[in-house]
Amino acid sequence: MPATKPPPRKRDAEATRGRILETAEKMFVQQGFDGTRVDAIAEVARVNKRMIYVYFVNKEGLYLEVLKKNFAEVAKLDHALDPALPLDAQAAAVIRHYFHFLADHPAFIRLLGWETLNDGRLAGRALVAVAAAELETLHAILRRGVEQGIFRADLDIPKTVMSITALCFGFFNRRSLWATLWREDLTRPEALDGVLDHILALAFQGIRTRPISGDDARS
Amino acid sequence: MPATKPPPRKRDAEATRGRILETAEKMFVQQGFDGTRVDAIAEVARVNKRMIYVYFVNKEGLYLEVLKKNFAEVAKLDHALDPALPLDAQAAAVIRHYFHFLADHPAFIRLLGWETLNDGRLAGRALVAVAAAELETLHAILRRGVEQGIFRADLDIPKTVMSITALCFGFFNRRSLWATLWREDLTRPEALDGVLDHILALAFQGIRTRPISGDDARS
Amino acid sequence: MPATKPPPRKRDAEATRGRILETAEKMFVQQGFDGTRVDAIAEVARVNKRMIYVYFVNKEGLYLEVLKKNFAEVAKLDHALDPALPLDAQAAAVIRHYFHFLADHPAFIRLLGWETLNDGRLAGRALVAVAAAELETLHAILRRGVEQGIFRADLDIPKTVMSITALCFGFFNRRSLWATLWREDLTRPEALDGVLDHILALAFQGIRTRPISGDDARS
Amino acid sequence: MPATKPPPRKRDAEATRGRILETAEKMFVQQGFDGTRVDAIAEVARVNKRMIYVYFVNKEGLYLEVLKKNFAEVAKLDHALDPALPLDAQAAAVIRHYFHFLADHPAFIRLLGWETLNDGRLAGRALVAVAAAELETLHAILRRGVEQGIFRADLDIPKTVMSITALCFGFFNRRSLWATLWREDLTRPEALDGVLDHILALAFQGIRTRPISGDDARS
DNA sequence: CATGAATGAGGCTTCATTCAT
DNA sequence: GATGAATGAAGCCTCATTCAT
Repeated sequence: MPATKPPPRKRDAEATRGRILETAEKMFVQQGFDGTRVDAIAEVARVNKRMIYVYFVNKEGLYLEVLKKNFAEVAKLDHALDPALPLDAQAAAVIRHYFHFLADHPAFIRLLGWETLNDGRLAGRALVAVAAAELETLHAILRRGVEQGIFRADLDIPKTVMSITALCFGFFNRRSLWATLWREDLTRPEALDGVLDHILALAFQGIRTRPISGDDARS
Repeated sequence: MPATKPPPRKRDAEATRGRILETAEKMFVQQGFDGTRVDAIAEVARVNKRMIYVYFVNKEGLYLEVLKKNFAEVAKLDHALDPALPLDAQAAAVIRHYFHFLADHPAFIRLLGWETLNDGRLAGRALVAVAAAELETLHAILRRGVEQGIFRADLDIPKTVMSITALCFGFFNRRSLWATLWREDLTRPEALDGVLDHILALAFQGIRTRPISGDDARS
Repeated sequence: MPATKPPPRKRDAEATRGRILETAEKMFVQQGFDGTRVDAIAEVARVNKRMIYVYFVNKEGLYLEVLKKNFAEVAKLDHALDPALPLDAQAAAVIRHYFHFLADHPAFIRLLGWETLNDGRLAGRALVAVAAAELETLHAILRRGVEQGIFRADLDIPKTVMSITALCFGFFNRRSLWATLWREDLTRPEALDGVLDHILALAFQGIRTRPISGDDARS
Repeated sequence: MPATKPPPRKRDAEATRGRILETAEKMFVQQGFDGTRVDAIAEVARVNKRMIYVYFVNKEGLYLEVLKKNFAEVAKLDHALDPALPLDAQAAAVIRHYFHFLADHPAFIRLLGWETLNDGRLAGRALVAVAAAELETLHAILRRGVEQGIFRADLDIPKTVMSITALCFGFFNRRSLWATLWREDLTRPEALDGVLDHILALAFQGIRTRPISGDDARS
């Protein structure tokens, strides 16, 4: 019986590629494109440096792959809505869903941050696309809500969508800073729920006491 | 009256230092610490590279100086309030003031962005200090407003302050992106006013139609 | 038997490392640490600069490696003695051996020189260790020789050991200078023998006419 | 009476020059030519850097000046001898004088050390001249001593002179090292005397017991 | 598929020196 | 005579990338 070489484990290629991508993600997310060393990725991934070039052409290619993978997640962000619900409840559901998505995708948040500061140097048009896609659903809901008189008639819908994302990002972007400031562990689910509730309340009612209303502070 | 040229500014230590700092600010703001080349700063500032080290010790020293200068601006952000006004008007004034401050200090916004992503690698504690200082005044106003029944009794004040900053940063951080998306020139004063109004309306009343409404959308 | 070329030494890590080390030794020995340029080493060794850092971390690491290699030679300086010989003959043998060691290790001599002038800036404690080790054997021989009445009773043994090294170093340190002064080629073996004989005679009998003398140690 | 400017203190020039020279000496002595920074000299001397170039042309010029000053001291090393004394006593006196000279001129010793290692890169021929001059007197004494039968007939006089210098330098070159090794403070005058006595004894009698001996040269 | 060795361009920093006042 | 500002060359080191096995 001839010495049979062990089955070439065709998984290896995939595995190596995967380890590179995973490691690269961690590092790009943490330190950005300019702050990340190709050598460091190879070392941490316990992979020969050459492999990076084999699988991803170059540093930029690898980064783009990381970006693509993460940006693709947003596309999957599909809000399963119950059309039977009133529109404000639907809007709330979308926001909740979005908030949880961000909570579950810290890498995405940071990559978006780097790309934003770099003016989409590498992501290019994808940046805009992501922004456009993020809360598309909310758009429609808000529009219909205004029509139905549930939401303010003077609502600027695009700006409102922007502000919803702002409220969420504002928390996640500086989460550890708020944690320091408030001396609170902001990774706990209850803490997250607290923030989400706060955002929803703010978005829906604003800060002012509800029942009585005269003129508002804008002027 | 003869045209006197300004005194040749002796042998121009100040001017050189200034040119370096100014150029460095532009570049650090634009490309971050890791993305900026010392040589490039020297070249753009039309200054001998050596001078950077004479005046700022090293790249980090220069960056820190830029940071210090910009962070110091926030400290000056003193909200001159009219205590005679109702508290909601005072709150609105603070927010307006803050918004205009950010509009006038795009460098600060971006530096804060870089530092946030870098976990305060270079700014260190200053990051937290800035965050703590930013809207200190608003804190007090909100507290008293709640006591007076002007603001919601269930308001989480720190979170609310966070959200106010979030709304402002959310716009400025991605201003050019929104401009693209909305096909609007967001550098025009009127555009800025529009955004500010939107933010105030959202912060004060939320999105929902005001008069009628029992339960809110949280559930 | 066919002429087999030596295996192409794979992709020559060893060879490159060796060339660097060899070249570095030559240059450090010749010009000292401060006087040697890393770029010059790379160029002379016909090696990419980067390789120096791969193999030796940095300039200091490379220097230290050179030092280690040379200082290690002294440790190997093991005086194979014939205990049957009278102690003065043994002492002479040790000195001769030491002298030849120095003659064979000019790099060691110069490195020791640089380090001495630099107060062991880089060698650190190794300097002392080397000095302590150099003529340890002689120590014991001298002590026993004094006990046996072969050597002067008032001999200060540590100082004597120092002086033996001094006599040798005094020659080698300035060999080329003496050569100039005496118009003599001091690299010739016979010249070296002459110096060694002179040192032994001086060390054993001093310069003065010996009123009565037995045999001396030169043989 | 017109305002008379204060007398131009024509000493200042001299003083500045002197401070530079003094500081430069300290630093060149300590760290060698390559290890010394012009800026450091200027700073330590509290002198404007420019002055160095005014007074000494350049770094090398300054170093050469330091060298000249120190080498000139050796020339002054004039051994006042009492021709009435026996030649061995005269020789001992010269050695003693030389030893003390070295003890009093540590800068000279180190400069000689640097220059030796640098193969007289900067001192050039002066190195040889110094060596030739150092113990010229001893030369003559030894020669006559041999003629008179006081010193060994087979004495190689140049080598002997070399060895005398070697014995002295061997101590001073590594003085602090011996101090460490022997756990002794070798700056104390008595310690120096001890070393000198040792050297004289070694030089005159060698290490071996003197079968029969007259008086020795120490006194 | 995988490896370790090698590369050249360019990064930050510092040197000795000169210029303008 | 003295100063502080400025310079260009060069120093040490690191980057992303490719070559040879």
